[in-house]
This record gives sequence, C-alpha cells and structure tokens, in this order.
Amino acid sequence: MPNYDNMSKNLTSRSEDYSKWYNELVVKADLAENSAVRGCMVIKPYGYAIWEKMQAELDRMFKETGHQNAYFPLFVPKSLFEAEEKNAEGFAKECAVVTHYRLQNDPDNPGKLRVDPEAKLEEELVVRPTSEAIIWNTFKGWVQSYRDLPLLINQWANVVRWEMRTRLFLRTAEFLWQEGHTAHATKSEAITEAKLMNNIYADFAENFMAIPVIQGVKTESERFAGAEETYCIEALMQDGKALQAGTSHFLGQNFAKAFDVKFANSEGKQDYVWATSWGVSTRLMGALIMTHSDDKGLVLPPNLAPYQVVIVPIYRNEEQLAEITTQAEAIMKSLRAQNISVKYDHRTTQRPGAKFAQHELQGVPLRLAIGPKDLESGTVELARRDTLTKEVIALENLTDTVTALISEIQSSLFQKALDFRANHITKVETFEDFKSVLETKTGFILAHWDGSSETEDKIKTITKATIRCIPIDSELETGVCVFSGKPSKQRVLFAKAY
RNA sequence: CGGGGUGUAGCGUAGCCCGGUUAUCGCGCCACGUUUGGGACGUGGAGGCCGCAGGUUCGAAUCCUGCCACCCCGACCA
Repeated sequence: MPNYDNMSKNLTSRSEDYSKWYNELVVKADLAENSAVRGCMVIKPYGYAIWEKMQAELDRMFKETGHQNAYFPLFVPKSLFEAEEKNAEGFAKECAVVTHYRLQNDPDNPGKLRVDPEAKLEEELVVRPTSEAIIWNTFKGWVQSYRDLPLLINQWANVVRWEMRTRLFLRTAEFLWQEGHTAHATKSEAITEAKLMNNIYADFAENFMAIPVIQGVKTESERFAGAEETYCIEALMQDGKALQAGTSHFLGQNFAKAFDVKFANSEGKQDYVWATSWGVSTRLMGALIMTHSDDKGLVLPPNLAPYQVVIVPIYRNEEQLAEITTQAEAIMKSLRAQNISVKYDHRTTQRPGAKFAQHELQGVPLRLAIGPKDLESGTVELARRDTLTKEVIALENLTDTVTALISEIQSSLFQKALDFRANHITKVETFEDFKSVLETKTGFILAHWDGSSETEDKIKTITKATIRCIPIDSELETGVCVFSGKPSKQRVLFAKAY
C-alpha cells in the first residue's frame, strides 16, 4: 500500500513517494520560490485528462436532471459576503482578500514593485471560498414569480480557501470544483433536490469512479455554514481514514432572506425561495488515488482512464516496427469502433521495459504488447493493470476480450473497494472498544450516540474521530451512547477523517 | 501563532560535532556506440551564490548572530 501520509503531504515535500506519485506523474507543484501561494497545485496534462473525464460525466448527469451551467465572478464584495451571517462566519478565517488594484515602482528598491498605497479599494473583495453570496445576490434579479422556479444552476470554477495546513488534492489552497445552486418554490422540493444531487454524487462515485460511498446527513457541528441540513457521501481510503467525497446542502430560506429573494406564488402572495447548494471538487481525484492505487502507481477504473488500452511495440529493426505498426493500427481501428480509447506508444526514445513501468505508474487499465513472436503466431500479450496478470491471446477475439475485460475491471475495482470497506466497518458497544478499533483496526465505526454536540466534541478531543454522518439507510435500533451511556435511537458513523 | 526539526545540482544525499587541496555519492540529464519480450550497458560530458545577510578567522558548507523558507505536531478544514 502506498504511503499516503507522504503522498498527501505538502506540495514541496521531498519524499520519494511524493515525487514518484505526484511530481513525476500526475500533478506537479511548481510554485515560485518563497511564494505565499504554497498549497496550490499544478495539474499536469495526464491528471487534467482524468479531471476532464470526471467533469464530462458529472456535467451529463446534471443536465439530464435539468440543470444549466453558468459562470459568476471570482470576486465577492465584502458587504455581499457578510450578508448571510453564518456562512460568512464559517468561512471568514480562510478568506483571501483583495485590497488594492495597482502596483508601482518601489522607490526604495530599484527594479522592484510595491503595492501602490494610493490604490486602495473602497471595498475589499473576497476571493470566493464558495459562491452562495454572489450567486444569491444575482438570483434576486432572476426570480419574481413561481413561474421562474425552479432555478437550477451549476458553475464549474475555482475557489480559494486559505487553510492553515494544505494537503495535495485533499485540501489545496485553490481547488477546482463544481458548485450547484438552486432555488425552489417549496421546502419539500428543495429537500428533494438536495437529496437528488447527493444521490447523483453517490451514483457517480460508485458507478463511474468505482468508489463505494455511504450516504448520510451531517451532525449540526459538521454541517455547512448556513445550511439547515447537509447530505454527504463518505468514502473509506485504503489506509483506514474516511474522506468526505461530496456534499449537498438544503439551505432553507437563509440565503433568500439574506439576499431578499422573494417570489409571488400561485396565490399571488410573496414568499422567500428555498435553496440548495452542492459540490464536488478535485478532492475526488485524491479519493480515486487513495482508493484504488498500489505500490506500482495509479490504478484507474476504465471509465476514468484517459486511454483504456495502450499498445507497446517490441522490435529489433525498422521492418519489424513497420509490420507491428500495421498490426497495431488494425487493432486500434477495431477497438475504437467499440468506443474503447487506445494509445499507440511508438516512442523510439524509451525501451519497452521503461514504457511498461510508466503505463503502470499512470494506471492504464490494459496493455497490449506486440513483438516478433506475436507476428509469427498471430497473438498479442495482454496485461491487466489491476491484477498485474499477463496472458498471450489470439488476435481473432481480441476486441471481444478487451471489451469484456474493460467492464470486468471497472466492476472488480468497485467490488474490491467494497470488500475492503465491509471489512472495516465495525459495530462497537463500549468506549474502550471504540478507542481500540480506532488504534488497531481503523476504518468506520458504527456506534450509538446520544445526539449531543458535547458528546461529539468530547469524543473528538479524546480520539480525533468525528461523526462522519448519520447514515441515511441505517435502521432504527435502541441502544445507549458509547460515550455518555444516555439512550440512543440509531447508530452513527464515526472515523478519523482527512 | 505555540512546540520540535531541516535547508548542499532537477531529485535524493555525504561532509558540519572537531574550520584547511578542485564539495561526496546515487538517480536523472547530454553525446557516441552496443541494445530493445519488465525500469539496458559501456565510454565520455554538462550541471553547485553549500537558503540569504552579516560577523569571527590567514582560511567558513563547517563556528557565531540575524533573517528567510520549508517540514512534522496543535488550532482551522471540501
């Protein structure tokens, strides 16, 4: 198992694991020296191709459910930002703020620039940590009547959260995400929307990324600032820590009231609209890596792989290469006809062994090698990334075999992660067991909780474990709180989390 | 911001305690040749304000002072 601690350490880490996994391959942190923007990441082309795959699928799902994309400004005037108090308070400590709009030559430091003290903004601009404020301020002008509702908007954007401590993929200072913002005429419709989007996230995580997730609602203290209810999907990483993979919030009428977004209902009465917001980010790429990958590098589910099959030619001379290339082109044509993405790695600057290793590091699901022996016998060597197995197969059934394997790899990755999670969910009755499971076995813990924030806080202080969620599908079961001994109606999901 | 630690080539490092030739080694990089079915080998080569500034000294990567940056732990967090 890869060393995730090293992997997800700060971007300038010098650890070998870090450079193997990120600096060399998927993303590169290439920041100006002594720069305060540490904690940002550069997503290299291969990594970005994975993100684009995720974007395309999510976008499809959003549009299928009636959402439209739009784009709102990066800057949020402070006065707008502070309008919804809880939201502002929740994010206040991690906001980057623009205060000036001009530089000038520094009289004390020839060749250097300084901020022009004369160019102070009348009002500071907050770089969006999330866009509720600016979007709701805009929605005010878009909604007058129930006929304008529901308003179902999504935005693909970057946001900035100036965290004290950053972690590659999981908590970068700037990250890419989508944020959905919707307005509805009724409370129940908004709640339905929030649940629907959480379902879409779960569906996407499980069926597209092959990451099993648990759906649930957050406790009050873990809830999004400004939300009435936060739905979430929680995943379990191979190192036994939990990761919040996506959230969907029912915002009540909080933002409508803060930004005065009213509409005339069918009876002609004025009412505030009901809101939701929901988002997933490049954090999902961290989840992907930490769910499936092994010591040899990434393992990509075929749905997410920038290319699903790579063909490597092995040759001693130009004639052989030409012959193999003809063969490879025929294979590519036939695979592409089945919507399988293929890359022919005909680089002359690398030897086959180096190519094999690189494709493993990049997680390409299937590799075909064609050499002189294959030319004679009409075969190819087929290697699976997930199981690291190889077999020599006849050319005849190649396309069928590959098609079948692609879907088998997708489902077997999910099954493997699901089995791992099943083995790492432990029901616990006593606080002693609670602590020992956290220490030795790790993973999720299902335990009774008395429902109070005090108990939640104390457990967190003592064990560092938090309530990840109250699972949606959990059955009611009477019991006593694992910490306080007070009565409880159902078990909640605890874990140490990223 | 509190506690601990580290800065030497693109990356990883030795040397520092106890000052003394041209700063060590591996990977990577470049050229040529031989190779090519799991990260090739040989020969040759390039690459260093030893974090920055000041001080001590005949002499500083090494000792002293200040500063800066980064890492780990804590508060914060998708």
